Amino acid sequence: MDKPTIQDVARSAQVSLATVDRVLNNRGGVAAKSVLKVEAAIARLGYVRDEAAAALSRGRSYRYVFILPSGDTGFAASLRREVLKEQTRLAAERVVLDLVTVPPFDVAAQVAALAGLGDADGVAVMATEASEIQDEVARLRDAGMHVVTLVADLPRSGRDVYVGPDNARAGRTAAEFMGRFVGRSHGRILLVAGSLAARDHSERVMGFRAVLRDRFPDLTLLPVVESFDDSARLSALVSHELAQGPLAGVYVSAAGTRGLIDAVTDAEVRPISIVHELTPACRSALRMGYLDLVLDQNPAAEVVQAVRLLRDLSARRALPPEAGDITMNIFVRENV
Amino acid sequence: MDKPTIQDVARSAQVSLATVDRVLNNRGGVAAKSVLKVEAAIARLGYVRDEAAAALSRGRSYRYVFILPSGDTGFAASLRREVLKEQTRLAAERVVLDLVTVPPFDVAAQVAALAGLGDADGVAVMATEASEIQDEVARLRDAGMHVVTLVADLPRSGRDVYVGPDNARAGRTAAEFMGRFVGRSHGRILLVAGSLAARDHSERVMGFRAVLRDRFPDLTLLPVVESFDDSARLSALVSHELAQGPLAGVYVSAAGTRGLIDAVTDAEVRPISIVHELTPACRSALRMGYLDLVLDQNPAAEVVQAVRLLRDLSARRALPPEAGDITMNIFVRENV
DNA sequence: ACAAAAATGATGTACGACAATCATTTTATG
DNA sequence: CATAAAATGATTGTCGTACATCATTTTTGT
Repeated sequence: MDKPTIQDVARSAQVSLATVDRVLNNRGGVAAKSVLKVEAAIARLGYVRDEAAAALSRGRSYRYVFILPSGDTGFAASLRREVLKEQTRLAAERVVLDLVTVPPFDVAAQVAALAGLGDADGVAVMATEASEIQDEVARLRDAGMHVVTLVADLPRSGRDVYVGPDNARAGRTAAEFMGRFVGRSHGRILLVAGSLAARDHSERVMGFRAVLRDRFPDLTLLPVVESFDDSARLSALVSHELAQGPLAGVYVSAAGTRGLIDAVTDAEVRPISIVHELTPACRSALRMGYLDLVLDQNPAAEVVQAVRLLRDLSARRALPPEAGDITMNIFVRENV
Repeated sequence: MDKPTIQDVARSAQVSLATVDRVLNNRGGVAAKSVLKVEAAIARLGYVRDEAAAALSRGRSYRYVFILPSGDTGFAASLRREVLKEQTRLAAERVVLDLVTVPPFDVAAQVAALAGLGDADGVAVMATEASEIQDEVARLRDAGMHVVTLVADLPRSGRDVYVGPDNARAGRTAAEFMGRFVGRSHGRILLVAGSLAARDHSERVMGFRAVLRDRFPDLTLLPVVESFDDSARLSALVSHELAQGPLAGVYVSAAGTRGLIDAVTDAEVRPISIVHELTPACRSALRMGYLDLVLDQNPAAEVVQAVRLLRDLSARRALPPEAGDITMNIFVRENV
């Protein structure tokens, strides 16, 4: 009972091998009734294309470009590391990953990177939500390029799919833990966003605020401030607020363990501290009790999933439902 | 700059194609210096075997057997569902998954299933930790079978690798959340295990107890009781304890949403409730506020990883470090 | 009914590794 | 040095699909 091949399909459908091939790779020029015959035979025999043989025969290799922000620290760095890891893993499978780094928030550079893709088969891009970038992505898509948005979505760009966490949900989750960890019914909560212009951050802020309002109305959310991913600035912001009075909690919707710890260590009552992205510094801070909870979006999973979806797109396969949704990992002291 | 093939390696190493093949598939009968020449050439050219071509040429398909407990509810069921999903996904890649179900806790049946594997290339087994089973696994390994333990380990069996969560860590995590959610410093905590004879459950119990003792010493852990995965029994246990006085928290180290909810709904003060495995019932219980936290070990990831490792084993590839470690997902009301 | 267009069949090559055979050369052994 | 043993080379067919070409048949439009 061997696996059926296209030969078997052709015989069973009573058409030639060439016709089966035309149907399978929809090259067109096949009568409707022949298509039906072939499809019936495929269903009847349970034929599935042998991917190994197909890949070999195509001979071609696929090149996917990852456009990621530069910066040798934190989340972007670990994303890049994961891309490099996948790169070696995929060498045996005819997939080449190219990594292009651009300065963060530099719209012109991001557009340039998108414009210079060359003959790539697809691109995964972590970009800021600027209209120039959305336009460039839309242009690429029109030209037949497959585009995956990574970490932060570009909803109006017509990208094929978004791979990343549900940021509103992340913010809501942070708020729930904040409310429960604080315990006492009253207190001031400080929310520091990376930049409110970035969609992912603003979504987190909105989610956090909504849950705090609905479920923990006695906690006072202070006006949201922005750190711009600057550790010193973050530290200053927190210190400044601590000087006004005790804080029940601090939620940093971006990376920024270091600055937070600096500001918090000499508070007489340490606020409940929740941050994003599990860096090594985060790990030890959790263990030592300087941090209470870390939401981590699992860069490895994001890269793997992005590549997987790009390959699905290249093969004109239907994308699985909820394809790009990345579940956030939650870390506390006992499970780092 | 095409990818190098064995032809290129042979030329570069100044040996014949046949010799390269002998080295690559270590068939033996090659002089040491030739091996070195070939290995040098491989390193020099950066040759990596084309998996597609190799798979096609070998022509052989791999058959892996999953031995899982029966029962049409809860965790085992979703594990089985994931196996079926993978089965269809892998049809195109020359991998066949066979699913064998055995009554839970039935040692004889599990041994029989292990003994009846036939010509399988590997097996993933979720088994109870009985010495007969460990012996049978050891015997299989001696006979050259690849064995992955799933969800619960069989440490003395010599299995190739364990795929599943760190259960002690899960218990510790549960305790941390319990302590923080309870908030008040005093209170009684009930721990219901599925069965203390099962290693995964007893590890969770130990982890939970340790963290409660060390970090939340004012919470009183009642004597551990066992539910044997029986919803009615669980409900009775909890009700009985509630009759003695209010409970600050209940941790069910097994599945068992339903029984817990039944017992808890009419308590005047609802205890903090933490359970395992995100079933649909769990989902809605979380949303409605009947449950506070769910630890989920992500059956999909477990199945995918088990298959991946079995394939690595078949291909004599080195297993990646921390290969079998599955991170537990943590769900609360706002992120289900 | 006839030409033009569309559909189909027949056939061959390529992809890269695997696997097996047989011939030949090199090395080890007494 | 002769001979056996070990190592190597040369060659060929195979896996299942993709893709291209050319001949032939069927359908369509007028």
